[in-house]
Amino acid sequence: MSSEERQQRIASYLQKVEFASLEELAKEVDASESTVRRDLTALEATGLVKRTHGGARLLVPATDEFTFSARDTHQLEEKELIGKACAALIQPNQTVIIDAGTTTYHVARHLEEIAPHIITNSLPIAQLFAGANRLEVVVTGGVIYPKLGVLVGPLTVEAMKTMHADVAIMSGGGISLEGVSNSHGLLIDIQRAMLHAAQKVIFCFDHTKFGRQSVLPLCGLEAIDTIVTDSKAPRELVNQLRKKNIEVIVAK
Amino acid sequence: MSSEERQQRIASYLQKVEFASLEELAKEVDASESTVRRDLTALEATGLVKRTHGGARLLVPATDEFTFSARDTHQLEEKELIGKACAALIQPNQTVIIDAGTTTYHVARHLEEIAPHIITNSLPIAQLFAGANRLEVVVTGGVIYPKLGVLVGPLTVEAMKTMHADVAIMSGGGISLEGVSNSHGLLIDIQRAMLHAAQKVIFCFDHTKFGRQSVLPLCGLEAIDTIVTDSKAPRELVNQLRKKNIEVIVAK
DNA sequence: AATTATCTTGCAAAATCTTCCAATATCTTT
DNA sequence: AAAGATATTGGAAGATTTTGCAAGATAATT
Repeated sequence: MSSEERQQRIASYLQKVEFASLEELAKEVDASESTVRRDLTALEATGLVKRTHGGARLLVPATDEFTFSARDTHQLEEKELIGKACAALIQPNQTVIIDAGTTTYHVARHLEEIAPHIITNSLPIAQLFAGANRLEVVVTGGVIYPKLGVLVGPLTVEAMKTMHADVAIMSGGGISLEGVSNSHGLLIDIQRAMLHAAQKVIFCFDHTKFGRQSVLPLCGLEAIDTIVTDSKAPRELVNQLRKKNIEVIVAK
Repeated sequence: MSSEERQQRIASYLQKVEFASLEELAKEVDASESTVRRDLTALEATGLVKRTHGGARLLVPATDEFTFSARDTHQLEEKELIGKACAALIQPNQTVIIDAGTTTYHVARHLEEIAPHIITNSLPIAQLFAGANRLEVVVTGGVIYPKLGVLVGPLTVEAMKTMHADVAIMSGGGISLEGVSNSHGLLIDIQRAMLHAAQKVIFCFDHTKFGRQSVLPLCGLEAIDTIVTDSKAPRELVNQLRKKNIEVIVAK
């Protein structure tokens, strides 16, 4: 068995199990632990897999579509840091629009303490605040987009168009010098309405989103005021964005 | 088992139980309490979990259960039966408005199989369908009424006024010969809009609601087409309602 | 205030990782 | 096809990380 084939098998095995110990993988591909270690370092370079003590775990799901779940552990620490840093930008009596997405979800978690007014079309985020007492949380109407738990459709767009907010906290599928792109067509109209409704626009991107271009263009760089990201974001692109007059905050 | 895997297991165990003692967790993942402590500090950094004296509790609530539905176990079996009986009245391609409430929540659970179009202002019910694929679920906009997870306010009323549906599945605080009453002022306007929007009106009352009058009047008996209740409902009142041309279904 | 339970810290044992090396397999050149 | 060059593999020694335990510190309980 060639090394490529073996790595392929390791990768697809990990797709199934999320985690695997060295021993387990060595047995699975019938090679020594040393070899599997080398394979894992190679796979890690591709970004698919993360080595851990005692084994390896799957890092990125195959598609760039995000599946929402509070359990989602991909780049969890980074997202948490981004969430904290982004929430720090918000003032107590501001009105904030929060886009749907795992990263923005983490921002929302930290907003509970700051207690601004909140507008969202994300059911998980709405749910997050349902227990809290003091907040005023506005949920736009709409049709549930299954799995993601996002409200979409004309109702959502119309509702969002009537809103005004101080800040919009947004997410996207990719950021490059071309601008921001996203993968879900249904979300684009809503996100545009969000951008329009808010005075200040903050985008949250973990480092995997940098230099990536998703299917559909959402907006140009000129629409962005601030980007919050983590420390692994490519330095060069960050500098270029800063030159374009975008405030880039690196959470750490 | 690698530390990452163990942490994942701790996290998902906590997803189930909300809170767990050190001892319990150590047993669950078969590691020493020291190790679990270290894992918990790591997990705490991600924000998913909060360490406490003696254990840890979940910070991010499980997405599928709301406080109200998880806690309210009163007349659980009756509500379940009512839910089943009421769902049986619905046809696959009908459009159904579902009111917020514990009893209607149980109806919603059985509607998943029937798959009608659904309109609701209840976040728990919306959440219930967020995972399902085939359904079209419309959520009205509005402000979250804390604890209950209901959307209220002018946005909700307006949204509901523009809707049309075959059936409305309603709940209420009490039913008597005077009509239906409810305790939450904010809900009344919305419920009236629901009644107005639907061709057929079904109310779900467990037996404790019979002969009871809540603070605010919602509607008279003439607005009701069908009532679904459980077998402990007072026979006399049921008969009187039937005489008023209301179909009363007793679930068993 | 005393008592019990739980937590933090430091440490030694165990597991795992890195680095290096020899053996084997694969590729290149003649 | 043979010989040499290169790459890959499995294993071993030492470095690193993780683990479980115990002692002192801290918090909860009576």
